[in-house]
Amino acid sequence: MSINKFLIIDGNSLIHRAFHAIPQLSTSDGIITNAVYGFTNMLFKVLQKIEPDYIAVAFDKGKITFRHASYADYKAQRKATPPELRTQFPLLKEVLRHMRIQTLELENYEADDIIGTLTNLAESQGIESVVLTGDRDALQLVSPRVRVLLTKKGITEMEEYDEGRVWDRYGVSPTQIIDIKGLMGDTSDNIPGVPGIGEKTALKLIQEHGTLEDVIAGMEKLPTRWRNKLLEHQDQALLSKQLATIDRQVPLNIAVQQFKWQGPDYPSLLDIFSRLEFKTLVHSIIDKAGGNNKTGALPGQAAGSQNELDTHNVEYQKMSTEEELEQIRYAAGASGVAALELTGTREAGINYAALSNDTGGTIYLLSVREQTGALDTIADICADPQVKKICADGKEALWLLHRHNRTLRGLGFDTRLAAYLLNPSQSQNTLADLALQYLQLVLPAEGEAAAAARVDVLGRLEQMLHQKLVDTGMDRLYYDVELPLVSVLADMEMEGVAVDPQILCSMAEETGQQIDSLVLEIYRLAGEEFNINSPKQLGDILFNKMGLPVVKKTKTGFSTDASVLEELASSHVIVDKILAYRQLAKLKSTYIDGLFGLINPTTGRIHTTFHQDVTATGRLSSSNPNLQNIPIRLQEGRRIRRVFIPHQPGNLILTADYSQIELRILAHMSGDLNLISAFKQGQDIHTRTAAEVFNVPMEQVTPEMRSRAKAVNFGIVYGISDFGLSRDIKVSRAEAGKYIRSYFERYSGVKEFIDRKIAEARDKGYATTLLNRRRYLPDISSRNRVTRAFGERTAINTPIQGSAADIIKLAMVRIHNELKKRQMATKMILQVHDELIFDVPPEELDTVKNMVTEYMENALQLDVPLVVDLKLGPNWYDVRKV
DNA sequence: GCGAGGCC
DNA sequence: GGCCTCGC
Repeated sequence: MSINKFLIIDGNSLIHRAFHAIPQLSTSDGIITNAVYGFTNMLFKVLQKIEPDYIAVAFDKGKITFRHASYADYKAQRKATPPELRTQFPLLKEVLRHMRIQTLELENYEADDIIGTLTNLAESQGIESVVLTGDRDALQLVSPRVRVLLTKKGITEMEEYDEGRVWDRYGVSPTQIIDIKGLMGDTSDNIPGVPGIGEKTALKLIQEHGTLEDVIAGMEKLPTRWRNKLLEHQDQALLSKQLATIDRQVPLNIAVQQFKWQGPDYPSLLDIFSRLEFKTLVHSIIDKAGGNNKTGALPGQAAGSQNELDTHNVEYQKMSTEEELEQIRYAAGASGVAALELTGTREAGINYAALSNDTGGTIYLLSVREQTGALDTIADICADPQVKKICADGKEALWLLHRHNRTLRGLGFDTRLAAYLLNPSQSQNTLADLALQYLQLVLPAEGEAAAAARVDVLGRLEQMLHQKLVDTGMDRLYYDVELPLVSVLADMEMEGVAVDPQILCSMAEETGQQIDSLVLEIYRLAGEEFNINSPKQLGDILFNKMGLPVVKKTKTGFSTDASVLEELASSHVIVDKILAYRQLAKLKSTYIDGLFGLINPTTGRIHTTFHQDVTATGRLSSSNPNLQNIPIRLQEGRRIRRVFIPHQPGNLILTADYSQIELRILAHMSGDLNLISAFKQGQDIHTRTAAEVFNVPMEQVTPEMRSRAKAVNFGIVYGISDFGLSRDIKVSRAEAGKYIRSYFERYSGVKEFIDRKIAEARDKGYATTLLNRRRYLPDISSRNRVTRAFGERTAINTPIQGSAADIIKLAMVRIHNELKKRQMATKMILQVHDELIFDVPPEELDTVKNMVTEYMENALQLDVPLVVDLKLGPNWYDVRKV
């Protein structure tokens, strides 16, 4: 017989997660239901995964708990629960009542403590507990009989912690988690800990000594810097530990048996789900329970099969014989379309492939690992441009196929990208998220059933999202730009960028030595050793110990950012050393060590990931590593560019960047005659602006004037404020205001453009770009002045920044096509917002220079010319204008 | 999660 | 204005 399982849920933690994970959802008469909906879906998901025998949901009760008795400031920084969430608590409790799930709350205690007590109770009776929460503190409860399920980003994913997982993640036992917290504190709960000791030190001390008490007892032997801090704050540390400790002896006077789960009360559950307009949940109950399931058992459970109440499960046909594989090929060819889902990893390759040629039609499933011929079948369909593929993530499919040396042609729809265009501010566009958002369906987590369900959802989403793209006027942008860009980016990622590891190593050594000597010098000047990387410790040294004047504060303490340090540079020699240290530390950790660690051992190159659905404006982003922020401004950092080299000896690095693309777009969109004439005449735009703003002939513009005008130009593009400009060019706000007024006098078309864009965004609720890309701006109608001002700046910046993104994306697609068509060896390897970077064999150089210039400059016809500057060299550092 | 700092 | 990474 299997061991009984007790599912214990942290109601507060989970409802908060759900509230933030699901942006907006309400009934037709305006009752907000997003958190309840998210919670219910999470609950169903876990019910399926765990199949518990007992269930309880614990809630906090009251604002004051026993912890406040010993520490009045406990959780003092917590924000009040927003009203839109507060109203959902009663609704949730009602849902739980109809689910016949017991809830628990107790005056003076937090949900955590109730949970801890329940796990104790369960343990004493040999019952296994599973705690579901979003709060890492619960990890202290983990034991052989207690597992913790932590919610991850979104609501569809969770991470399970048993003892081994806690050790792997933290290097300590579950009970030691509270000792760690005693030392380092927790800002979110306002638990102080020991000032100057962070997670690193705390982990080290606890790993070496065992408990906080042991650390304090053995204090004498510790290095001075820690001993002093501990000595001073030992009481606070012990108190912090006490605060962080979950009370597992709450006087509850209950028995586990009270929480025995009998399954939901379907009729009343049906009733509340329809009241809350959870349509698919209603349907799934009617479908699966048949409406006459009065026993309360979950559908199918009595027969011993899986509980299918929550998840979207579909029929599918597993194909294994040669005839069946042939049938799949035939069906794909005949229909010319395939919703396609590949599961697996980039490392191990494809595991399952599922596809369907007709929404709602047969779903075929292939096990690529088990079946000979399956991979060829699926890869041939993928390679056939005549079969339009519908994918959840086309670029990932390309990577999976790449692992088998195959490819995908004819990507006809990518749900991730469609959802991104429909709302680029939405952070999650996985198929699971979209299924929930657009179809109110929960997808199974893994396995064959998941692949099949995903294919079913793909087809339905394609129809729905396609229509929305047409309705919003973004179908051209989608089909002509974003979708073709998928394989362009995949090619760039796969091609990678070659680096010279030798140069990287020698830079590591050199920089390391410079850092070491700066560190010694800083310690000497400070009179003690401390962690310079910790703004908290640094602030303590500079402002408390050394008494430097406080310039600026952050939410958590003294500000020590570069602008502050530059202001303090004259006060003490240590400040310059710290600035130099910061610069080198950044260089080494991010750009030298960081890049080194990301060299692919197989290819010897660096393969970044380009994200096509991240930014709110339409730009791309890059990560692992971010190759869009390689230093250039300062000489010391710029040298890192020497490590980026061509793919073959003799090849060259060619960079092509748009000159002033954002200001040119501003000229075009605003129609400002002054600005247009400057670009038409090919003038230096900042000099011209200076001449206008300072009312002097262009020949009399000084470097100082030009640099201020340049800041004004930047400011305009960002949606200027006198405050922002005064900070950037270090003049008074009044002075900055004068520049802005004078600018608007000379460039009245720009002023009109700004006013027009703000009005338009307020009117429609969104801003648009030249290719009709859309970004919703709810902030622009806020009653809060600061929030609204932010919305207004966004309304100006988004059309400009986003149109620049439109243009370079168009150019990328065309250049890539042309390179392929002509079967050239030149590779486009990077994009840095207004710049494209190529690896070029010398014999193709002339062709490529012309082609790139041509396509970039003519990507879109504007009222001003688009101008591209080309640079060429043996690496990314030594490029010179051509 | 925050502060800091790199890019366009 | 828009990002990503590092270290705390």
